[in-house]
Amino acid sequence: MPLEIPEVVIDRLPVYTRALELLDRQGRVVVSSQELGEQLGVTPAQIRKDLSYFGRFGKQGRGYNVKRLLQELREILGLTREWSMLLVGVGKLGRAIISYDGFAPQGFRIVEAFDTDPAIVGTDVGGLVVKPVDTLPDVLRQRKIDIAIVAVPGATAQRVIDMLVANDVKAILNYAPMAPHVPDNVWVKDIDPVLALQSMTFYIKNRGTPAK
Amino acid sequence: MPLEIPEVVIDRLPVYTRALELLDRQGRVVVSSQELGEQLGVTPAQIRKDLSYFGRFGKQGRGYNVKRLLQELREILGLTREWSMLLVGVGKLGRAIISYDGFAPQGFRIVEAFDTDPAIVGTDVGGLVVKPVDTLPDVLRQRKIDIAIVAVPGATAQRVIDMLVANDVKAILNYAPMAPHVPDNVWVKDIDPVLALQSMTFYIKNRGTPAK
DNA sequence: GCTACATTGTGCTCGCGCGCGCAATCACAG
DNA sequence: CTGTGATTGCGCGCGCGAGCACAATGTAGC
Repeated sequence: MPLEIPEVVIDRLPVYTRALELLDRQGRVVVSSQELGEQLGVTPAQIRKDLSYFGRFGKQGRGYNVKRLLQELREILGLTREWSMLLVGVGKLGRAIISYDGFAPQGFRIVEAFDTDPAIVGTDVGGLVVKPVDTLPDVLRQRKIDIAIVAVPGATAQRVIDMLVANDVKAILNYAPMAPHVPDNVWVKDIDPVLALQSMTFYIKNRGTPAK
Repeated sequence: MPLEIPEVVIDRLPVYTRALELLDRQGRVVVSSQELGEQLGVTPAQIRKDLSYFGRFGKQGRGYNVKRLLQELREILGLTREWSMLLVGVGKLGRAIISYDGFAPQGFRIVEAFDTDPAIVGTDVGGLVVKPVDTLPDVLRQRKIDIAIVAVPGATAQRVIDMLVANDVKAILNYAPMAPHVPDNVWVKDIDPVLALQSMTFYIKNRGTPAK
């Protein structure tokens, strides 16, 4: 890996990966940056530049071998292994996350679930027995967890996040509607449909052309 | 509204709004860009710059009146009215979206739900009678819908989106794992936890400090 | 009313990421 | 084996957004 790679570049690699998976399933053998760009709404130059951070995967005059590039990107992103996750918050949102069938095919597995509500703790949700949040440190010490998913109300989310950080969790997928505070060596990605809606309303209200 | 406002700025306004709501609930009357920035992990200069696109809401030496700024931002974003949405795709994900209790408090209401599955069409889900997708054009003609939510499998999502666009939907919240193609005058926001996870794994794998 | 202090609003600079443009390189035809 | 056409990899310039720094301005204390 050369020097510093911009975060925006990393964020685009999974998008490329997904498009390549589709092409591969369709039986396509090679694809040009041109065509890939059209499918994704990205300029071909951008794709080539992004890929050039990691190596030279294409062939002049031909394009990229789909299977080859897909495999390379999988290795770069670390998608060749399984990732184990735990979930905190087994309310309606948490249950939806557990039963979401988009994670498993990509190697993301939820292996533990936690909640504070005594009525929920001990019950079976999607094959997982919900444990009390107090036992979170113990579990984190016992088994290897790569990523934590936070699906608790906004008011209690920071407390949960502090607890996760204190127990050496380094990656958090946050569904709580708040702005998490974490140290520099912890990665957080927020999933927040309400924020997305609230910025769209601005554009609907002031009917203009979006800045695409 | 002055000239062109960067999209990133618009995307930050809802974040400010949320923080102000919290402060208001806590009874705070004024807040400085300094303090607001600390709570959100943003520089004070950024906040002041962002707000300056829309007017002068602060007072030197004091800061911003919480209620006043909150109201201003609500008007700018269009959050003073109700927004009606329809949902396409009433599978597990769609049901979770219908029962998600984060939309209503912010004025976003799902008023119609559609699916293709004959086993689902006609049933009641969270107070909504699921209608067949074929009737989507009719419904869009009859009642005013501001935003469409897409929660169908990736393979069929583009067809649904084309249908929405053909019937004058101008804003789409897309949960399908794909890259939508829409004309320039339609706004799309993607909600995609898998993409978020797949970029996090890169950083976990190459343990370094995130580019914060 | 005057002074000391705090905080805004903004002109300006810096850095970064995007995309252009082209040379390098490969496939393939004849 | 040479010529043609296509596409990559990348150096470079441009534009835009982020943050600095300071003048402008309001507050509060005496």
